[in-house]
Amino acid sequence: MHHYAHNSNETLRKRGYRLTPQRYMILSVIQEADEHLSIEQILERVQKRNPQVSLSTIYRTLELLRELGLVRENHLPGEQPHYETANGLAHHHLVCRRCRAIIHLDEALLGNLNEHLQEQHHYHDIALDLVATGYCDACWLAMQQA
Amino acid sequence: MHHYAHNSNETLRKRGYRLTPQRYMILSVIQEADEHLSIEQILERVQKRNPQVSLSTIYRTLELLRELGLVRENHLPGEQPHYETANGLAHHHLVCRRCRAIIHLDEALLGNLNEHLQEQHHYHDIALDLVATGYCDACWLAMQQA
DNA sequence: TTGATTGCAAAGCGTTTGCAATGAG
DNA sequence: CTCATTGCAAACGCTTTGCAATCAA
Repeated sequence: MHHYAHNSNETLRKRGYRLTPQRYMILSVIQEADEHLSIEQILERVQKRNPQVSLSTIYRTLELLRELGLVRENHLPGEQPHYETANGLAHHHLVCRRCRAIIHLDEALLGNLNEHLQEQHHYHDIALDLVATGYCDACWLAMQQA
Repeated sequence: MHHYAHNSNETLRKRGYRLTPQRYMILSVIQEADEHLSIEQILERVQKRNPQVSLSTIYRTLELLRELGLVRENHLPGEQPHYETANGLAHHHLVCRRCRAIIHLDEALLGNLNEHLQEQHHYHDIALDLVATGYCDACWLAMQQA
């Protein structure tokens, strides 16, 4: 935990950004969570430590951390965007088109596609986010009957 | 082209929905496009045929077609959602976290992951949407220097 | 005929922005 | 000390919704 925070702080400063208490709190909240968080959840948890922190700061900071590659943004259909630390294990999603039920898939699912893409397209520090959509069994049955 | 439209129309009716001129036009516009379209683009093209069609009808119809599996919804970070026919070849995306440059990836990239997921999780009619994020070469270099 | 669907206009709501005050470096 | 960053409140823009009129079946 703490050395993640440390690295992140260094990244911020190296790129010429200031390490404000707000940025530190927002990063900590995301790093200490064991799941991806919505903006509303991040605001709540940050405001537990300092109720002054404003929603616009959350937005501005998340945008910065995303661009710096310190947090990942997740945007599942029918859901608000969620944020998680870039250090943790990402996972993919299988979503029902009808009832929106979500199954979490293992990150290992995509193997070394990562390196493959890096070599082939000369992009760096690649993260993968797979969204599979289909019908869950219950919805599939319901649709067959109708 | 036309038999796609035909199938889609049947799907609508089979499920107990009405085939209105608006729905037919919206489906046609998406099926005749050779790329995924934003809502604004769909509205423009539909209104070329009938300027009366309203934006809310576009929204309501897209939601219906999405749930029926007739169109696919794409939501890349920093972009508005886009829609494409479910029959065409989907493609995946590699996006730069900094400048948002987009590289289109071949659908074949994920091989038979489709069937794999269907068997393992009992979901049906699965479509895959991969979003890879990283830094393009130019941005990567720019960041190293700063 | 008749209930699903549409167009319109208004409301909703997540996100962005201008600006003066603040504070990290 | 200085300029990046913040908090606030207002603006924004995409999306949803209520309702009367319309029209596909």
